Amino acid sequence: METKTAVTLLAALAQETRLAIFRHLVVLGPQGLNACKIGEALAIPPATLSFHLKELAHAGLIKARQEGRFIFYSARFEAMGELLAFLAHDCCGGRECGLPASSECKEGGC
Amino acid sequence: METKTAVTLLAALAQETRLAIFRHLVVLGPQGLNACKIGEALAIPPATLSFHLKELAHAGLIKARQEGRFIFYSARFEAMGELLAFLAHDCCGGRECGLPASSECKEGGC
DNA sequence: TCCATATTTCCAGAATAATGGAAATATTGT
DNA sequence: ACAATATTTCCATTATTCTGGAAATATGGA
Repeated sequence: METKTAVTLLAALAQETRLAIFRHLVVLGPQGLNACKIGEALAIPPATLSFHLKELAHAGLIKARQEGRFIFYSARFEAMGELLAFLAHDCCGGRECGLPASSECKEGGC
Repeated sequence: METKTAVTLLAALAQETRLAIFRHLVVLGPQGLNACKIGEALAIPPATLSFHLKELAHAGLIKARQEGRFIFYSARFEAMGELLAFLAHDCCGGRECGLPASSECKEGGC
């Protein structure tokens, strides 16, 4: 993963409203939830919600799928996983460090 | 971990210069590196470096230790680990999702 | 003490991000 | 086509963050 990509993902999550949205979607799994309901659940006004959903989607952390008149948003676990792997990469210079092993770490012998 | 804490950690990492500093320190392990050398290695002017080091330290991602006239900074792997666990927590609502298992996940049966 | 170097603080300008009301644009059911 | 509801865009205001020069402050060595 490029450093710039990582910064984009981290910046997308480094905001209280967006982190709340993302975590709400993470728990719901692949089915997700439509924008309106997300706004209701977290008490976010439409314009603000739209802004943050776009940010998350642009970062690739969530994806949208049209379903009738609704747009369902769901978490993209791939992006999440790649970010975790990136953050744990080369942790402690290869020594034991107590971090949850990332996929890269496992193979490298972290 | 509190959501606010997570936002603080994520915000600290969601900046190109700081992410570079942190990753530089992560590879070096517990010994770390003094501020001056960090600035040289990454070509960051003193004032800017100081600003970012303070941000990272305030978030708890790095720690400082005085050694003679130098101040050595090193990564705090505990904080990193907690953040990873927080992000992976409740991933996919407990279903298999391909995320590197966090410590919480392992016990809960993710 | 005086010097050299490390590090931080001060400060102000520049850049970027967040907010939400109002209006515009979908989309489906009737 | 019309009504009802979902969602986005427009836009201006406000808030926050980033940057780095210059000066101040620390620390140890000569």
